[in-house]
Amino acid sequence: LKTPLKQAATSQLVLTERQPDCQPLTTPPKPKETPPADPWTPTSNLKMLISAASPEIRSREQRRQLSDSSSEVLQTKHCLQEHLLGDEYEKSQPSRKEKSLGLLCHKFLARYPDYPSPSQKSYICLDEVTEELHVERRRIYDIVNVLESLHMVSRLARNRYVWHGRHNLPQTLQALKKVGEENKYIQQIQMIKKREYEHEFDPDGERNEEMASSFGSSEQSEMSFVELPGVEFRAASVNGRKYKSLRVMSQKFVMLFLVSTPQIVSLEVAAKILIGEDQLEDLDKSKFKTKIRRLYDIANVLSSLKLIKKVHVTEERGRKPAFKWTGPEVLPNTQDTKLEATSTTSSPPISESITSKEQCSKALFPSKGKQSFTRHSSLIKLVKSIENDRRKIQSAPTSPVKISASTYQSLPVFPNTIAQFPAITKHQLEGQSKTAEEMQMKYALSSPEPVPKSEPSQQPALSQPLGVCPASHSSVSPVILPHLQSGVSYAIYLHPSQAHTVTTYSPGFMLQPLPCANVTGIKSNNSKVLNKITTEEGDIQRGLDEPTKSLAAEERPETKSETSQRCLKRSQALPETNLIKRRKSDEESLDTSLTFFPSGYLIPLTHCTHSNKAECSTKEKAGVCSLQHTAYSSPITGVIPMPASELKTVNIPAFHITPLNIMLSPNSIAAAPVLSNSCLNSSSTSSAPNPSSSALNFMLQHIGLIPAGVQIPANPVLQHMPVSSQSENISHSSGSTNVQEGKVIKFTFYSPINESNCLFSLQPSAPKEPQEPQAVTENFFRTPGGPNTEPALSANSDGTQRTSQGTLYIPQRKLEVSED
DNA sequence: TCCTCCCGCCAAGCA
DNA sequence: TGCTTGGCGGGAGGA
Repeated sequence: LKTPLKQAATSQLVLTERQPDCQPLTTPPKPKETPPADPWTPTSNLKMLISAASPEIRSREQRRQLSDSSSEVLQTKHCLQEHLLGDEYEKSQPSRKEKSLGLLCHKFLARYPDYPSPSQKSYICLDEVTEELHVERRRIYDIVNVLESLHMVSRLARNRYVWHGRHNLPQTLQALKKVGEENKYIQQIQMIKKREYEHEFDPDGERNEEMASSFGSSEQSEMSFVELPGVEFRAASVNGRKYKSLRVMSQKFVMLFLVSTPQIVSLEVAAKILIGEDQLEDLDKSKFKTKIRRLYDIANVLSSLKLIKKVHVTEERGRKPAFKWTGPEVLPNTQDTKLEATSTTSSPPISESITSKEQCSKALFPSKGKQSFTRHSSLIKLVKSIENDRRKIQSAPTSPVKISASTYQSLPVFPNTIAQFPAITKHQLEGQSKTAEEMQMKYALSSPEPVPKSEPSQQPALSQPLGVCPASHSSVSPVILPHLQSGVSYAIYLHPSQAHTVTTYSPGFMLQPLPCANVTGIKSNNSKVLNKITTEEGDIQRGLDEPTKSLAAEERPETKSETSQRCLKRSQALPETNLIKRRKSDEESLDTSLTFFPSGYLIPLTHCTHSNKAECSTKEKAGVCSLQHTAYSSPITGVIPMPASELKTVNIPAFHITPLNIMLSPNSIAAAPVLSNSCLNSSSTSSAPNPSSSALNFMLQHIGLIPAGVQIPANPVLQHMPVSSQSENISHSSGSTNVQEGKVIKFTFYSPINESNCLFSLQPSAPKEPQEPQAVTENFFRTPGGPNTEPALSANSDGTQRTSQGTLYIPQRKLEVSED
């Protein structure tokens, strides 16, 4: 055995095969498939060294090995090498590329039809595959794991899988997109890019330590696996490792594409998100590197599936490897697709008649393992608890009710930590992450906000109720999250290791992890936050029975206010040194606004739709913590003095808006390439009938509060109108162009948007510094007069402020995408 | 030099 | 206890 030598010619052939311009790749010719004669042995390295040291020895060794291997190859029906000598033999050796996972995946996929007949299942025997493809078993696992994440295969038994093909792919992608949207990956990407940008001003790394201490390691909390009904997940090890599984990584990676616009994701960003918190990048580079390695593995398989394609994104900070989604477009969540895939899959389809909780559970946890039973049991227990609490709250008056901390003490679901908030705060400030995270969870559970009025016949896209996942009381704490929009509900299971982390998410809820680090600016917030937690909880519960009217949203007035102030301060003209410092300071505060995302075991319960109460058992419904239509006079919204603005009319205060996330840096804008087509279209002309709506949607989509395909009219009645999310938003940018293959494309965002309803109109809520809104506008938005033109602020009729020009300009950004 | 990712060790856990 | 599964990171090929 010798070191595999370069095979330029064959490699090129293989490369050609791997880039077939979407032509189906055929199995490589047999000569190129010739495997190494021998498996690597423990002495192979020594042989390699000897071989490398002396060409003569190498040549002799080659011949000898060739002879030796020939017999084995013959035994294994691979005898080509037997007739090869010297260079020929060298050429026969597969190059590194020929052994790539992507090519191997091609071979693997070539064995099975894309759309197998549902009547006859295709089974995958790993032994056979490894033998026929002449690869290590380990490599097959890599492929199978990624395919499993897409539900193209499912594990049947030991050493045995079922091939589903692409039947499940549409449903899987839709589910992943939905989860990705709910996870606010767009925001995460924005945040990461913003930090990258700001890191240029703070290269000393000190900030990272602070962030790391603030967030701690929450990689585990990031892990979840999205299942489809009928496609069982039977990993060999159903605990522990599952949460770090390549499957989960693969799913999240795909999610990033599905929620991004354009659908290009750089490896770096993906790795950071997969790690959990990007602040760890510099502290643990090995972890980052490992993540990158895995992403390459995943990307290779996804590329073989023609779901993604490698490109390079060139930004100011350099050229980065990235991948572009080339798979099927995933339409906005619609209910009509939820069972489409399963109806054709070879796996047991979920009958729509299966709607009871028990049936859901059976379908989701068919295995006999302890885990399944435990989860099921705790699921019931949890929803019972929530149901009890919900019943209590529903019996209360419908007006906003301030729920005291003692209320929580009576909830078995919520340990008494609510009542211990002062202590928690103290611990939090002392860096006691566990307690802090517990409180984060509480806060996450208590952040609903109202939709004042909405069409009952409609199902607002924003009204996806929140599931509550306090996991500290049991090993696994499941909750069903109904999703009206798609009719797909999810059960989230918290892994025991995640119990201490903030894990809950709902589209309308911006979870606000309360930092445990000694961040100065946060201290003053905590008490207020705690107050708000206690007052908002009732809103969560009260909205249980009116989820379709709910607008999942959250407001954090204090944070918003302070953030706004910081934003304003930051935008003021300052000496550069001060600016940098301020950036650091701002970042701390911004970090505290970072959204955390769901963890655990996320399972869509497609057949348990929220709208069908008869089908969903009461207990299940109890697990739904939806939102309440809190009046504006609620103590929550009252925290921030808001003018009778248009924003208020459309319930903007319901959202926790962190405009800094979007506006602070040009990079963040580039990081949020979802330049809403509706926004840009309508805003590009002054005759747009409702620029406020456009701007509002633009911002809401940017911050992930609404999906890209949803629009909210800025009229008092909150509605949503799904629009195509597949519009090429880039093309709406001036001077932009769609990404083309094989070229370096530049597209520039210099997009005017009308500001009349823009989010920073909220800034006047900072009464102490009335002059600052001006600075904000100046800093983050450019008027047509030029980057330094100072727009004059004027009051709208509704009390909000806007620039005199009425038009905002996003700072110009460049993003180049090239494909290799 | 950096990117890419193959390779196989070895631990977890299943049968 | 052997085998399956898969996390993980060293390190080599390639650009």
